[in-house]
Amino acid sequence: MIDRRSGRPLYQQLADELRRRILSGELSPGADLPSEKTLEQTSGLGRGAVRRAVAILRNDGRVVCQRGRRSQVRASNPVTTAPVPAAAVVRARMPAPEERARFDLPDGVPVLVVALDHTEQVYPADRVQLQLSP
Amino acid sequence: MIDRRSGRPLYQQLADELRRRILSGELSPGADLPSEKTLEQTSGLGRGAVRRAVAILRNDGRVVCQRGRRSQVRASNPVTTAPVPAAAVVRARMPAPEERARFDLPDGVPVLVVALDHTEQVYPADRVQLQLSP
DNA sequence: TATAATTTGTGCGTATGTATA
DNA sequence: TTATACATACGCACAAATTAT
Repeated sequence: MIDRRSGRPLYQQLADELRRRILSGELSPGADLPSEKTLEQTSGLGRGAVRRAVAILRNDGRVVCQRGRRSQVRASNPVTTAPVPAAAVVRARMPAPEERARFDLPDGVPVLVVALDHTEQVYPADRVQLQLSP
Repeated sequence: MIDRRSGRPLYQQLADELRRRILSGELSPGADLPSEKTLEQTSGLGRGAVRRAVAILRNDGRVVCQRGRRSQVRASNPVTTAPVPAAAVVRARMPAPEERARFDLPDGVPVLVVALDHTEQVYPADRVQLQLSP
């Protein structure tokens, strides 16, 4: 529950609680989160704090939101494995807006960047993993 | 500038503009962003919209914020190259709260996960890149 | 098919707290 | 100490998309 005297921000406390319920499996991938109104009533917080809590989980890649429907626990996609040349270097970062659009990435999903000879290959990290092959 | 008839959310328009100024070099790494009050005045938006715009850039890993100080364009860290054994599989995701604390990661910075034989090694993506071990 | 109810999104305002300069 | 600046928390109204009636 929410402790208004703990010093920890209230929206953080709610985010912590929702994260715990997701990790414990009580809220499984694909499941609906409680509605904002329900969260307001059960937590005693205002709508702003509730929305901020959900935004944290969205930016962590744990929740996806759409207008008009309940927010959901993000379900993992089928993962393909891309080979990486031995001399290549691998980095990760958040996508630029164009990359988000190109890969149709939800919030909170990074990209993998494979650099080799001044060329860069970008992969969406929610669908691709890399295999380093000698 | 902000176009209130474009249909695009106002905070998104401001985020776009700030991103453009960062990418163009007008706001270079380490530089201060304009204060929230200044952004309110120059954009004509309310404080909520201004803070949302900055939050987008923070979650994209482009800006770091601290209470009492101006927000700044994130400066890149020195990058070390970690060796990765052959046959290892590499993924990327946003860090869990414990990982954020352990690596002192700001918002918007993912982690690299190297998996090999049921063991996982986690690296902060703002300081580490991966290369196949020779 | 049309209407209403639900749900999330956008935008504004106010007040107060806390860290920095 | 004072002023500046970002953070937290609440409230309201309306818009837009989905779902239920």
